[in-house]
Amino acid sequence: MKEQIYEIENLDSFELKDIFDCGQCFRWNIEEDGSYTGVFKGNVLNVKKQENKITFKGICNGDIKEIVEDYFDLKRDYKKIKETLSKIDPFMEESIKYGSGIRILNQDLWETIISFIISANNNIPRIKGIIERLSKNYGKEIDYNGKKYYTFPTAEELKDVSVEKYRELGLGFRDIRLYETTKMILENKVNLNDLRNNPNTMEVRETLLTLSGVGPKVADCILLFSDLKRFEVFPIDVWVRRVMNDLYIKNEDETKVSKKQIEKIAKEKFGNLAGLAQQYLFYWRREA
DNA sequence: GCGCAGGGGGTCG
DNA sequence: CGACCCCCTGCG
Repeated sequence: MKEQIYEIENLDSFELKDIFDCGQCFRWNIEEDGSYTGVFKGNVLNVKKQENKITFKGICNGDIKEIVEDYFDLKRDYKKIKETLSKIDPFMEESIKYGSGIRILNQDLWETIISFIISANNNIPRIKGIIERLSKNYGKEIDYNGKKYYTFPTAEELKDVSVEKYRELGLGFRDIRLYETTKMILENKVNLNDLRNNPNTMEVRETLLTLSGVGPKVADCILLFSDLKRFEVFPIDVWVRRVMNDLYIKNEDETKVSKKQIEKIAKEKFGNLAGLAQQYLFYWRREA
């Protein structure tokens, strides 16, 4: 396949570091020139930002402009969303200032499910390593600029992979979860397109929870970070618990703060933009 | 430098 | 509510 290039100038709310380091994705890596290269939905893409110009180039299985607009959520008005959230309180305003270039990617649902199952009780360098090995072993190879890249394996491509093999790749105790979830999806016990077409987020969440290795936190991450794009969910991990307690709850022992309590505040304050608010707060608290 | 604890984007039983 | 695999990090 041939390389395609697409350029955009003066795009609001788009900073590479914010997008790729805010914790939503695992397959983007920084290059020496400050650009990032990643593999998604069968594409290999490099993104570079200089001044007010963003350059996308790579090997795409379609029109690069359409692929980029979809994946990077370019048709959503983040400026307006940020204005709305900033008015809620000074904390939100500050966190948004910090992560003002965040965009929530439209990641492939299947890949997001598997990636966040792997993320459980794990750290980011190791998660990335596992996903790379998984892709290298079972994905399709794509050559680009003299380097080899590997697509994230489809459920079909993982069909005959054994639990032992997953263990060899370093999955640890998540081996069986990956095996079982892949099986459930292949057997259509959970139909991914049905999830996409179901507007009832709580129903979709319930279905996701039936998958092995998917609990409340992972389910919410899938809802928010995949192409399901449900912005009303509020994934709660240690960092979010920390920042919510610091700002709004002020319990002496943050581990004693209940999820229910956090969810209630999130819903009251942020409503159907809770997921976005979570990202700004999470990124701000973890990095700043 | 190297060896060794500590702990990590939770989930499951 | 404790165990869970691996490995990454930090400290001695």
